[in-house]
Formats: sequence, structure tokens, C-alpha cells
Amino acid sequence: MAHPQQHSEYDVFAAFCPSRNVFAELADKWSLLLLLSLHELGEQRFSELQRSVTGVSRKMLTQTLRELERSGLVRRTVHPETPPRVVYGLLPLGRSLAERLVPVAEWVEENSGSVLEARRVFDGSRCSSVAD
Amino acid sequence: MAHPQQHSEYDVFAAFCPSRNVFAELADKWSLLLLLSLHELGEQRFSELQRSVTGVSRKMLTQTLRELERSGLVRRTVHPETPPRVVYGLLPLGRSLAERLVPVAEWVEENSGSVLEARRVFDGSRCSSVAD
DNA sequence: CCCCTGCGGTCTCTAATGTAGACCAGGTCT
DNA sequence: AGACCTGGTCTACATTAGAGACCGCAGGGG
Repeated sequence: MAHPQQHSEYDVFAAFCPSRNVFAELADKWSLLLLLSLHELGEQRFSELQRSVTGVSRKMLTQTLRELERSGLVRRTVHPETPPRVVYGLLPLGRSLAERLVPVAEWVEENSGSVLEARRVFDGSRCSSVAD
Repeated sequence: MAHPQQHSEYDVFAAFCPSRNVFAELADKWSLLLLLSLHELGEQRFSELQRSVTGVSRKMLTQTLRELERSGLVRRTVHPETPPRVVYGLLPLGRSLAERLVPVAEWVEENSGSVLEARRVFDGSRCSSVAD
């Protein structure tokens, strides 16, 4: 991570560093959900992904998958049948990232109750007190 | 993660699920970088964070920290000195998330070389062939 | 004295980005 | 023939991020 002392040549905290660029692109709702879904459910076609990652628009799906493909995380395979079947799957690089993403997704599912509760408290507390 | 079979009541893959909301908000460049920086460097004041997470604007810094505070991940402490000192630190909930984020950040720093390389290959391969 | 700096923000303006939804070609089903 | 499926693209609109001005308060330099 390079913050405490510079041990790596890449540092996500540095705005100019190429790794920040990579980080910024992956630190995105749809990229992460797609990687997670491909990891959990395995290869999927375009329309399957659209159903498994609920709420993603076709445009964002195309766009995000293209970026993941470009970055070497995802493989896009066109089966020239009719109707054409396009299948997306994780490449080793993508799989290794997805594995590190799983604990994060689990954290969200385990702790979103606490987060929601904290928000209610925070949002509620501001109506009462502050009368100086 | 709830995708293979529904074992949890929360499912980040479901657009309507509250956990998706939580996920979408955290799956963001600045939120993640701030959590990581607070985890690595410990408590920091506003301007220190702005320096440690290079490139963040004051607006996004304020906005993101407020959300993290609202969600119970970060604590904001105002020391009523002069000039006022405002210190941000991780709460246990935030720390537990940050810990799961560390491997992801490390992945990015270790593999951004491969990603960059994959991109060059991808971007380069399209100039050559396709001349019809 | 006035100007400039640093602090922790807020406000406004503009540029970029995300979302919704129409559209498209090729082939199948009825 | 007309409607529907596939995997997308294109356009229009709304939201959002980023740049930079401004703010009050304090200290330091000229």
C-alpha cells in the first residue's frame, strides 16, 4: 500500500500513480459486482449478467465489461451461432482479484444492518438536540 | 453474498436490497481510499487526509467523510481550540471493513503492472489488423 | 497597518458521467 | 407477416464529480 513507507513502486494514494488509475476504475459499483457475480456463478452471457447483477443498464454493462476485458480481468467469447452467444468469464488475473473482493462483499451483507442503524441514529439525532 | 443460494437476508446483487445501497456507496474511489488511509496512518485531521489521499478535492473529502460518519464507520472529533482541530478516526465498524480492504489495495499495487500491460496489448491489437 | 498563509469547511459553475429508454440487425416462433 | 429473442449502440436527461472562489478566525512578515 506504500503509505507507511514506500516499499512498492506503486501507490494507490498517489494521484499521479498508474495504480491509482487502476484502483479508481475498479473501485466502482458495477465493476466489483460483475467480478463478484462472475466469480460466484461462473461464466455468464450478457443477458444472464444483466439478470444476476440486478439494476445494471445495458450501457453500463457493456461499458464495464469492456473495461474489465481491456484490463485483462475478463474474457469475452463470441460463439457465432444464431442467435449469437456471447459469454463472459474470469481470467486468472480477474479471479485473483475477485477472491479478495469476496470478504468485502460478505462484510457488506453482514454489516449493512449496523450501517443502516447508524444512519438512522445519525439522521434522527440532528432533529432533537441542537437547540442552543 | 447470497447469490448461489439465499442464506443471508441481505444480497448485494439485488437492486432493491438495502445492502446494495450500502455497497454502492462504499464501492467508491474516495470512500475506500479514505478508509484505507485512516487504517494505515491512524487518526488524521481534515488537511492531513487531503495530503495523504492525494487528489481529493475539499468538497469530495467533506462529503465522503460525512457519509462515512453517518454510516458509523468513522468518528469526527472537533477540538474547540483555535484554530479548531478536527480529527477523523476509524470506528470499530470501519476498521473491520478497512481490514478487508487491505488485500484489495495490495492486489492493485501488485497487479497494476499486469493490468497496464493487458491494456496496452488490448489497445494496440486493434490498430493493426482490421484494415478492410 | 495590510497582506498572505493555514484551518475546516461551504458555494457555485461547469464538465463528465450515469440512467432510461428507443433503436437495430439477424434469426425464430406462431 | 408480426412479435420476440439476442447483444448491443445511440440519444436525451439527470445526477454527480471536480475546479475554484469565498468565509471567519488566527498568526507572521513587511
